[in-house]
Amino acid sequence: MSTLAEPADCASCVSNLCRFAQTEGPGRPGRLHRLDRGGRIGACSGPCVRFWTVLSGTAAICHTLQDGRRQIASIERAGSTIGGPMAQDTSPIWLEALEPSVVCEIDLSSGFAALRDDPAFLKVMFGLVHARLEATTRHVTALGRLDAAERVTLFLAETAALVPAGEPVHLPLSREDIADFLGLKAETVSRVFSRLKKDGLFRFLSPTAYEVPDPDALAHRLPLPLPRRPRAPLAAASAGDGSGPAPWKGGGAAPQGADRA
Amino acid sequence: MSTLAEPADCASCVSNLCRFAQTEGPGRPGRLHRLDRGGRIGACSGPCVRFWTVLSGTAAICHTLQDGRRQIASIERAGSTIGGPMAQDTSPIWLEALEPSVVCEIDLSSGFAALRDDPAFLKVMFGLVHARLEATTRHVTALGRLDAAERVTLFLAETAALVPAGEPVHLPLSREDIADFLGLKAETVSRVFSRLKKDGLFRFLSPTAYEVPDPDALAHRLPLPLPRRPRAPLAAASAGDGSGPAPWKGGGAAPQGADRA
DNA sequence: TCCGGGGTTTGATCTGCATCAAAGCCCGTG
DNA sequence: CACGGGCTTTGATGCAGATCAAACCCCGGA
Repeated sequence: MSTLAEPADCASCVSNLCRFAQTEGPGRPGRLHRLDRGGRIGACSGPCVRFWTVLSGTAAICHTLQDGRRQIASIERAGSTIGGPMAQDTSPIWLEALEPSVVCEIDLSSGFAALRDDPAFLKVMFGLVHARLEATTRHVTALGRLDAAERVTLFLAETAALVPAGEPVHLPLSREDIADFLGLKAETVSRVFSRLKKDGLFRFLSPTAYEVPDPDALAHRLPLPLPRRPRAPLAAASAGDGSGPAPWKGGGAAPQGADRA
Repeated sequence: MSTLAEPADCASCVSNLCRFAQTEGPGRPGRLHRLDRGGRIGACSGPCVRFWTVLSGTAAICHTLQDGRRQIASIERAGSTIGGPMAQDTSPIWLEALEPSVVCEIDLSSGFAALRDDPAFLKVMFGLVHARLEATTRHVTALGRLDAAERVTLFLAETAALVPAGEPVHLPLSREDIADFLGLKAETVSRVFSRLKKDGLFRFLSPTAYEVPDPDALAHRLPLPLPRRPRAPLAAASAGDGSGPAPWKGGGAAPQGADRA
């Protein structure tokens, strides 16, 4: 377990999952990947029984076409766990580091049969996949119906919502990464940035950091309401043993809704 | 249970889920909604513990912005079950019938505490949400990186893949519905249809039915590989009690991958 | 049979974003 | 300090798809 406890505040995120992985243990369940920018973890072949947690840095779930067009399906920041689309080898999907990152891979492919029927584990997995589905569904709407300025504004607003209000926001993505996430081109992203800067919605401290001078004005411009708490720490993943309101959002794994009445 | 067994070949799809809903029963767990075209089932308020199964017809998970722009996140055909994005009241999401449809709503909000820890039930739910996530992720790539012709071609090919090869394909969506799904406008969809017809990729029997003269030529044009079996019947949802390969794709609920390997 | 309305097709035009291209900026290296 | 490469910004131009508009088709009703 000591190999997992690297960045202190992330350790708890994984530890809940690792506890399941350790109920019986031939070897250590977690394996660390240290990735430079652009480093990848591919999908596994065959029936895949793994998941990954981003311990530090920022990664993206990427998808490419034969001709090289790239689409980023989602952006994974420290603390987020992936056990979804990559769990198949049928499509050209991988996890790619957008800045130097550490990813913990947990392999359950052998010797963990007990997990298959562990309700607490299943609840955690359900919660993770469900949260990802909600985010991806929002993203579909953004890509299908918002213009470039709206997409970029929403992206910057959502990113800013991850840090305490007023604090400068670190943007670890290149313009091209942002473009690939938003279904645009890097030049367009840059142009929209300039426009938004001129409008005073964002103040750029550098190409990779900005502030939101007036959060209310920003919220007023958004075509879509911001989700409550886009990425709550899945802290008490196994603590709540059955007192949560929603049956299949088991004990605290429900990634949102905790702070709505 | 008799109220659920409406279209024969769909009954088995629901029945697996209904079995869980019936482990203890104050009232009947399933309630039928008969929807005309355009009819809606809204998201529920408060912590929502329901899911819906499309028994017949075609429905869509819809999302709108204040100004009326509509985006269809996914298209739900007979046999498909939704327990995901609508399970929150925070966003303007609803299920809308695209043609006259019957939807079975299963409410677990009270008296079904046992399900919360039922591994078989959790596995089914995980499988459903996971399958939806994979489809939605594919859709993100389509919306972000494919042009109009590619999106329409992919859509028609995926729809055709749902019926036996060679059979005429019924298209229960209006041009506008298709456009709202693909992030386009109805006129553009119509234009692309005309082009594809001229190219001989599809033969239109009517505005709502077509054939694929040469499936190989079609597959050759697709920018994205078709998923294996986009919508396998989740038949033996609880039969396989622990022999499946993947722990969290419990007994047969894994909606794809069964026919690989 | 005529009429009316919703969906579809097609045409003409406009525009937002991609594309191509050239500077500018930043930062690490010799 | 000069150099070089990658990223970013900005400009000029082109095109795919939106928009506006008209005609058409299919059906049901009077």
